[in-house]
Amino acid sequence: MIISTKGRYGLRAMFELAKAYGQDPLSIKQIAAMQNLSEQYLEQIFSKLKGAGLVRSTRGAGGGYTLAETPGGISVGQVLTALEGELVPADCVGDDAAGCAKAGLCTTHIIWQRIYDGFTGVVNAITLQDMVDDFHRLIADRPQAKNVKC
Amino acid sequence: MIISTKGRYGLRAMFELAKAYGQDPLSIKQIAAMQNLSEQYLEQIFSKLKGAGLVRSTRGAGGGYTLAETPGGISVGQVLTALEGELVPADCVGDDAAGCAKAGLCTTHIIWQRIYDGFTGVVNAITLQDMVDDFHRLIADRPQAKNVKC
DNA sequence: AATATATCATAGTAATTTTGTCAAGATTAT
DNA sequence: ATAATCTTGACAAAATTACTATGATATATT
Ligand code: FES
Ligand code: FES
Repeated sequence: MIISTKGRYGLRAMFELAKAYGQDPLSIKQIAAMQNLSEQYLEQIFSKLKGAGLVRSTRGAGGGYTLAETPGGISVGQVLTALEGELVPADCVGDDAAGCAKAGLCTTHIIWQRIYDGFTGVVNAITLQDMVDDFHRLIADRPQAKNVKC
Repeated sequence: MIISTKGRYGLRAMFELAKAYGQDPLSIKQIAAMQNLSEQYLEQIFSKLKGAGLVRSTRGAGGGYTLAETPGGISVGQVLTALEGELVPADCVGDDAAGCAKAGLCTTHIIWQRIYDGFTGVVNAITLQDMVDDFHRLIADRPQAKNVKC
């Protein structure tokens, strides 16, 4: 599996925040209950999301987390990268590609580059707003699954 | 890193086989020397490649491995899938997606599906022949790197 | 001031996966 | 025969994953 639980759970959590955008903050306890996740594991996830500047936190009673930008301003790629690190097929592509022999010397470089470009192209093109729109268009009238596997 | 050493080393090994297509088989010892890899680890890799039907083996002295098809008939995706398993972002897409709540019930399903489609679209479109062509076009005149990091 | 509600920070840990190594056997060309 | 080569299975160190646990700090409410 390419995306670990951190990325998958984190994306589900960010989806809840996107649905609640403009309203009061959501606490970890609320999100954990909504998405059936461990509270303490979610804390670790939100620590990374906050470090990446994707969420804002409010401490104390009635506090919680809100999106740092509009749902349309946050891409799935930003969320996954914050939680998984750079989504590279090999260390030879991406921002910190040190010591790579590069294209012209290493024949597989062009492969990793194309995979990376395709991947980032997809995940950067989808925003949290797109997820919310899909939700309203397709799902609102049906019962939602409680115990999802993703 | 999305692709582990098995997939990365295996692709480099298959690239050597593609360059030698139509000639005598290449032994593991030769491939290991050419790509600077461990012979015993390569044996495991070729065991999987053979199980997937991508290479043919010849035992005994002078034996080794050859591609089971033309370089143009084997895609990078086939090689990586044979070595890494299905390249799925989450268990909810791909051939053995059991117990998934599916789109319409789980909002993130469409995300995993799009990532999967994008990924497979890229890796299935590139064949070993493309790699060989790139090699001849771009690299043949330059010195090749000995110790690559991919 | 006291209390309940939250985030924040760090440490520990069991299970799994990765990344190999090692050794013994089977097959075939010469 | 013999050397070369694939084949198979066991083993293991290291890294990663997927959590759990604990305590500290900040804030709203009473
Ligand atoms: S060394 Fe960077 S792609 Fe091979
Ligand atoms: S349960 Fe399959 S995508 Fe969520």
